[in-house]
Amino acid sequence: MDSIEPTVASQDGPGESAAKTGRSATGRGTRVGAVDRVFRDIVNGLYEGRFVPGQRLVEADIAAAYGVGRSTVREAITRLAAEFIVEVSPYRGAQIRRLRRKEAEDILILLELLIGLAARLAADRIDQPGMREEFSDAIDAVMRFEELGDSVAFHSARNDFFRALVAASGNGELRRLLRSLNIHLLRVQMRPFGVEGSPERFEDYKAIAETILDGDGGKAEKAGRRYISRVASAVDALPDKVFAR
Amino acid sequence: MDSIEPTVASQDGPGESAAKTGRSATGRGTRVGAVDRVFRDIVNGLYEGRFVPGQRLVEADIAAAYGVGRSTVREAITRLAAEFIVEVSPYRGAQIRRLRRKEAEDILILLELLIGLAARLAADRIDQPGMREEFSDAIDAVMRFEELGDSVAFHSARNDFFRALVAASGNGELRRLLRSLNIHLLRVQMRPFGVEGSPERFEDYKAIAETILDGDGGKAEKAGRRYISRVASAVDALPDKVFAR
DNA sequence: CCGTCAATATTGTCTGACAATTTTGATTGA
DNA sequence: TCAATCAAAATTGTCAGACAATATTGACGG
Repeated sequence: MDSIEPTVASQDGPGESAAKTGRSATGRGTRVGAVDRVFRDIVNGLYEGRFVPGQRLVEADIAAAYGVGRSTVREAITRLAAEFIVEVSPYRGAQIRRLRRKEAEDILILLELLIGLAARLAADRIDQPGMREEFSDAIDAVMRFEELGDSVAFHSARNDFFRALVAASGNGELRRLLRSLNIHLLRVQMRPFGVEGSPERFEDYKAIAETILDGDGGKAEKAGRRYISRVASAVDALPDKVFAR
Repeated sequence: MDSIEPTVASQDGPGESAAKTGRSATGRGTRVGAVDRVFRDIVNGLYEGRFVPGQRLVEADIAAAYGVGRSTVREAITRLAAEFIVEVSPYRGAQIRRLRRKEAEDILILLELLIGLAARLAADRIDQPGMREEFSDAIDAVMRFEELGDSVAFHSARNDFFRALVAASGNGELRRLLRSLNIHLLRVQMRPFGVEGSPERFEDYKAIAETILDGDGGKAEKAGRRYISRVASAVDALPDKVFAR
């Protein structure tokens, strides 16, 4: 019975949360190792609010919460640190990274470039077999939320859309690179301010998708860049309290 | 069969460099732990040829070679994997990544974009105090090798040059991103073919430095991109045997 | 209220152990 | 000889316990 009761988010955590990781006892199925389980649950927990930026990760607590050994936790934290999701200082442990305004700006500068590239490459390859269809589905799923507004399902659909975009670009390293750019953290920090759910964003998504489906690389790049650039403006307008330091 | 000759360098590396961590006496400087030591030595070993792409990393061997515990080795390998320097498959261990041609091409596409950005940002900020001087020094150090040709010192100087370039860009995330782009691996795989030591490269370095020192962001970006694009051409011309799969 | 110092908490690392899984090598049958 | 089979060996994944090094906390005296 490793029914976990993540007491982990005790400090400055979001009070309640404590969603059950629910990996049922006798856990069949999970082909992944214990390290993966812990790693993924913390990343997911970030999205779900069970872990919040600034929160400390105490090895012993996590080990107890997940019913694993400390060395397993340590490996998971090492991976989190390598992806810059947490910061580790010697003998002082790990805590979930909280971006400074400058860091957020820097990330968005890079993101603009990379999303622009992804859109251009995707447009150039849209006639690859199956590509157009898959991409259409992804954008349709997003647009379905235009009326419904913000929700978990919307975020999921939008994530799928960008995943499809990057996949369509055909550049595997780009995928990796975007992952290490910690858009998670940015999103989590902005989320309470609803930067990404507004109607103008839907225009942006639509523009990106249309230019790509048209196979117009130049316009697609512009559309992608404009989207990120608008997000960046919105982030600039956020109050200081959103950021660290 | 699949493990390459250099059998973990049973003696060489640790024998002198790692065991010497005990510069404790007065040497306050290196405050790194055992994990860092192993991690860095393997990365350095890559540059120095003590570890080669495709080589397997057996935990017990490395632990013995460096005189550390297996858990320490494990953490080091986890970090190497998180930075995509090694590939890990379950129960089959880690081996140093060997790029396929497609991966190398993908990396260079991204690198062109990012170095272009770095050059542009650096040009825009060159009048920041101390910046111009530091940058001049770095490029001077590189150009000093124009006559001397390839050498370890040259590679070191060129690394410093790019480090200075990225630092001058003022975008901290860019630094991180470039690190996770595994230029190491690319270099190591190309090195035997002398792609980076040729005279035309020096023209490129000079062009980048001059445009940046002129503060001309647009031209600097172009110069940076052209440099990478030329390297990409050279890589394209390499024979298949250089790459994996 | 402030600084000092010991008690406590936490991390960094090592060792040893064992199960899970892959790899290797020997044996056997065709 | 060669191929299939299966046990032995090697290697990884994970845990538990131990201890030193360091950071944090709290009690104490001023």
